[in-house]
Amino acid sequence: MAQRTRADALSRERIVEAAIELLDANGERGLTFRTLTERLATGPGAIYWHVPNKGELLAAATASVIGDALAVAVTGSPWEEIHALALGLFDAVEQHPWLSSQLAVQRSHSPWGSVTPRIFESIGRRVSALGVPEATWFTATSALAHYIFGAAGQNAANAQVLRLGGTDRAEFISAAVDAWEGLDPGKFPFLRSIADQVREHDDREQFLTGIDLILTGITAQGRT
Amino acid sequence: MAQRTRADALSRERIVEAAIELLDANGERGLTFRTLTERLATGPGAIYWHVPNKGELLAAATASVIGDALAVAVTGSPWEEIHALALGLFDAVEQHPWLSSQLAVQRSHSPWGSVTPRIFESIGRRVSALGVPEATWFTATSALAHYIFGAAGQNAANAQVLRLGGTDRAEFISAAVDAWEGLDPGKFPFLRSIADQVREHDDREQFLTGIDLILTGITAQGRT
DNA sequence: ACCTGAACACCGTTCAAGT
DNA sequence: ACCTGAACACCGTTCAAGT
Repeated sequence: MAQRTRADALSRERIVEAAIELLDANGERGLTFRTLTERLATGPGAIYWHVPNKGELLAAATASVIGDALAVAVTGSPWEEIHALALGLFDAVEQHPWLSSQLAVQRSHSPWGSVTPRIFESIGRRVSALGVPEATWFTATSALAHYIFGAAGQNAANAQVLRLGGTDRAEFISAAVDAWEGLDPGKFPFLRSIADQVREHDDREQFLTGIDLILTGITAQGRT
Repeated sequence: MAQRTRADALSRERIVEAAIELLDANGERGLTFRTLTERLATGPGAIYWHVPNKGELLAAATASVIGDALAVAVTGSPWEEIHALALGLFDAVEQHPWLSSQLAVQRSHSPWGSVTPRIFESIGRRVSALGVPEATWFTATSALAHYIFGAAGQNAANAQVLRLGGTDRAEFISAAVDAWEGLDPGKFPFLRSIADQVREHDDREQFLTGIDLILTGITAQGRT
């Protein structure tokens, strides 16, 4: 076949874009070099000319989505801006559930690669604006970042199962809680005691309450 | 070859144990059915008779290691017990860095599978003993659990790179911080401002300070 | 410089056959 | 019931060849 014309020429960006679409549509397993070459109407060699390997492709997809989430303009008090940034990340991971495991994998290959520093920078700037002592900035920002990663990961996990499983949220939570209640009551008394709270909670609201818990701790500790 | 004698008979436990050893020694990529059959001196069919597939094997390995970490006896005030449990999980993930991505993957397949409930139960019991209103238990426990997952994941990522890369911690951190300082100073002012704190921090101590931040928030909020 | 597509090595999984 | 080992489908990656 002849070479591509300018209009449909391959580029790193077009490849990353197609990869994100495949990941969104079918999860992690949806992205293979077969599905990717099919969608881009090309061969594996063409992709390898633009991207060194699959790991880098996944890293680029992750960086792209996280970058977009952090790029939204936020204005308000530092506390409000932290809310907005955290919620942006939370929503991004919910819309792209493959981020859940991908963030872990990316970090395990290069922990201080591109994603972690960008999140630290965005959150940390607002932490420093809270008026707490400079000596606490790093630890405070770490705590927020870790919480955001952890909570977003759990939420993405839920979203992934809901998306691929076809059940709705209420059903899904009911089934999980019912499963606990079937567990040995002697072994899981706490889970049973919070069953009603789990049934009634709102994920985003709870996520923000967690942020507030940490911010309260940060500002309280800063005043000691 | 004849069937195995009783002494070296295969079992789900022996297979899981071997899998953990391979994962510890060579990371996620170190566990394949080839390496596993070789180590157990058997064929793939034998393993499939005891374990339904690789995903279940990884889930069992994860549950085993997390279960051990939560099984240690802890005594003290609720606050101290939360410290001990959190640190136990933190150390387990550091010793088995493959847990970092595995926890994310496991959760994304069945979010309320076996790991999350067990952690919730262990942490939650101590939260309920803190004397805060019952209505806050679920959110408080969630916040702690998410933070622990996130922080342990980051630490495992660091450990993985250190283990496979052969560099030592000081070198590794120096390189990361130097990389930031090479970044556009206009874009990463916060990272530059905390560079010294990063160089001097202790991972475990910082982790516990983060726990304290959240516990402070929990108890402060409980009193409102 | 950019792309094609056959080929390779490797992986998870299956299954007919053995004891 | 428990295990063997060849075979299969699939995947990431390479590379000689084309334009």
